[in-house]
Amino acid sequence: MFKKAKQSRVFQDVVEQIQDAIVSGQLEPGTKLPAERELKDMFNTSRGTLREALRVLEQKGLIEIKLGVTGGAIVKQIDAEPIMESLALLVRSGEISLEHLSEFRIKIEGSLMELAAVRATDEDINYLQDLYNEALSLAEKGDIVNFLKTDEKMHAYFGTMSRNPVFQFVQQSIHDNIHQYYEDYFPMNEESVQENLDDLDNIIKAMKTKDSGTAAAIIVDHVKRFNDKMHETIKQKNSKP
Amino acid sequence: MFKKAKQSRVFQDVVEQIQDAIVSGQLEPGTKLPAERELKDMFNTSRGTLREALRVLEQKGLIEIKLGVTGGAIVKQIDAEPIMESLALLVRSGEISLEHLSEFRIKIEGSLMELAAVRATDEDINYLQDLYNEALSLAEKGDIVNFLKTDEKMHAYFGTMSRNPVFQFVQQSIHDNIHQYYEDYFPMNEESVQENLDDLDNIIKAMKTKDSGTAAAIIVDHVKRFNDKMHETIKQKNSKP
DNA sequence: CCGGTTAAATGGTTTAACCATTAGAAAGAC
DNA sequence: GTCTTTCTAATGGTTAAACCATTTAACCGG
Repeated sequence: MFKKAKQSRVFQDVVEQIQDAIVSGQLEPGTKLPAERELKDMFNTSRGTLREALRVLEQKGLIEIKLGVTGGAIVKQIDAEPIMESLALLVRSGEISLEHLSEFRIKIEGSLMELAAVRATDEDINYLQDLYNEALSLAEKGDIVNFLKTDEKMHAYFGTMSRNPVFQFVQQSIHDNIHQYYEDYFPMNEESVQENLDDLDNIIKAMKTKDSGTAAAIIVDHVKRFNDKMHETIKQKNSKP
Repeated sequence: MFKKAKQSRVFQDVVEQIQDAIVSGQLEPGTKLPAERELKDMFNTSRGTLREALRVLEQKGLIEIKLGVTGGAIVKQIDAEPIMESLALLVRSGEISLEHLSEFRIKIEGSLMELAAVRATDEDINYLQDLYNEALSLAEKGDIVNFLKTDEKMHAYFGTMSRNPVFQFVQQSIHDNIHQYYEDYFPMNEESVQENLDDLDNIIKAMKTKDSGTAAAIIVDHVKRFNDKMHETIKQKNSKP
């Protein structure tokens, strides 16, 4: 029935005031807040307390602090970074395993692809085609590092194509947390690269006809296949240490 | 090629040391850290700097701070709270709309239900059945408030049944952020309650036969239907203010 | 045994000073 | 004039010492 009465902490009040100004749009991204010594007077508090408030706002991803004479607290565009960090903590603490992430990723990429295929514009298709051609030529040159970067760009663009920032942020957060494992446990060989290219090509083809079912099926199969290979590699490495 | 060299800030070093101790399990949930005046000596820093570190750890959801003589920083079990809060900021800032949340929720609940149906144990089914009976009797008594609480319990338990904490955390985060809208824009009437009960009953029946497709289809339809009604109500209220 | 009082430990806040970093102004070299 | 170097001032980062507010537990009186 009742919420517990929040203990009044001055820095919390400062956090809320600045946070409200940011999320309400009164302070736009890029705006520089006054210097600490001015802010402390505006809020009628001490510099230490004010700095505690700034630490909280910084951690929330609402401001960024720069050093030097032109430095200070600058309002940031809110992004998925804090979510990625929280997820990373859950992974590092062992509450979330690689299997959990993989399973979730399969579902989320499938759902995302359905939306992306339905909402694909001609410009989207053209952009994907350009990226695909770039990836193809990089693969032929054997430049795996840049091939993977282009591959990632395409995956990220699928998120954009969903036209739903929730999917974008969640996909990005999951991807960032699963990526290190791919690097450690997924040695890209010629066969994998070719499979990868084929999948991407087929997805673009499916998108051209707005065949969301096929596009989703391909990406689900794609992610599953890579997950299986990765988990296989991990098992082998663990059994022979 | 290079990451930007992190500027050395003493409080960041303190944050990392304590954070590492927590996620590595050296400090278990419930453990009380030493008092600030002791910690500052252990880290050979000042109390102000140490407190900035504690603010960051608190914001990350890693510790909780209590007042008074037996107070201090207590290690918390990591949960979805920071993710919910970050998501709430994205919603409040307008980067994420109610439509975005609704669309995502439909997909995530569908995926989650597929897993839950496949992994349902007899104990799970019995527990759900108990909750359903409770909801039924509450609905008959006209106790809508407690009916809704029981309904929420069932939804939350679907998350548990997925046996995947990522689904649990994400579902919880989305739900927490969408819930306020339901309260504002979804006046529960007798018909809605009956529909709700029927859906839950059918989901349990589908789970008994591990019919994950049907269970998922019901929940998707269920969420869609409620979303549509809510958006309808919002439109009406907006057109007649 | 109960109730109020008190003492002590803890987090919360304030003040004032100094350090480190940075950009721009000023001075100097050519 | 132009480039380089040096200096200056503003900013965030840190330290120190003191005091305030909250909470618990011990103590004491009835």
